[in-house]
Amino acid sequence: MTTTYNDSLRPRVFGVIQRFIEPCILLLLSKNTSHGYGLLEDLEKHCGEKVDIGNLYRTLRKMETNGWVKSEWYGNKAGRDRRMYTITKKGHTFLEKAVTSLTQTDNLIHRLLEGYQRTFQKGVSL
Amino acid sequence: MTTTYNDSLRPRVFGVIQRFIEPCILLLLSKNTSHGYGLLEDLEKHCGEKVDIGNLYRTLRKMETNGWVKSEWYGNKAGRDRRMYTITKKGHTFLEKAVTSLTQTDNLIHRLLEGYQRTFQKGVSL
DNA sequence: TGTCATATATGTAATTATCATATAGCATAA
DNA sequence: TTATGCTATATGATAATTACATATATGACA
Repeated sequence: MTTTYNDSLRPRVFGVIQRFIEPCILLLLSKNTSHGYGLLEDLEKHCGEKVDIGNLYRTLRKMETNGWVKSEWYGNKAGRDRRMYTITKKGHTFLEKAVTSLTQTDNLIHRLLEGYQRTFQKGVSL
Repeated sequence: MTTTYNDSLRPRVFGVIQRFIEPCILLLLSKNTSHGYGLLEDLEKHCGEKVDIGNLYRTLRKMETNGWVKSEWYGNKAGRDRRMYTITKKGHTFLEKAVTSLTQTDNLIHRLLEGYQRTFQKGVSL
């Protein structure tokens, strides 16, 4: 027996945290050096959203090959060793560009939300 | 000979229009009935971004199977016939939910941009 | 008849996101 | 001493989205 999946009922998130994870990480790292698991906790605290831990680690390694961050192992007596990440000059440059792109996205969402308010909250005047 | 692709140089758009296309379409359709190509032009005019025409048509058909819009062919003396789309009750309900999700995304981006401003524009006070 | 603008649509590759699993160190409880 | 739980890093596989390319059709106009 096959069940037909109803796409219209699927919950839709229009701005998943994963999409913004790179600038989020770089912003956190420009304040403090940190490691994967620590960033996970900070991201969830600041963003109020669950972050996929697998992708977070993969993203960090990719960001390192991109030269945006560099990492170094740090001993941890209380548990497994930590790979600590530091933002680089290149990372700062990228963050700057990301902020420009995010500002545009912000404008787009604003226009959409304002259009919605105009149409449905205040009637269709103007 | 193989060339290594430098991922760090790839332009990154953090909020592609495609991601927000469904609510954008529904908002436009809640003002006027329209067709694919017309929506394409309106979307580009309002969003200042190129929209992938192939995906737009596919999205519209999917939105129809989801019951958010319905379509009807309209004769067009000046060219090919047009498939005109109208928003449905279900589409309005979805748009409402989308706006909630988009408001959350908006907040997330704001927190990020504000954090950036605080860290880099006004120094690290507070 | 050739090109351009409008108009709808499908094929497929590349990228991104989700879900699952593996491994390891230490603490603490059973 | 084994099991469970939390921290910590990492990979495998699949699902979903996005980007790029191509096909087709109608009418206008040169």
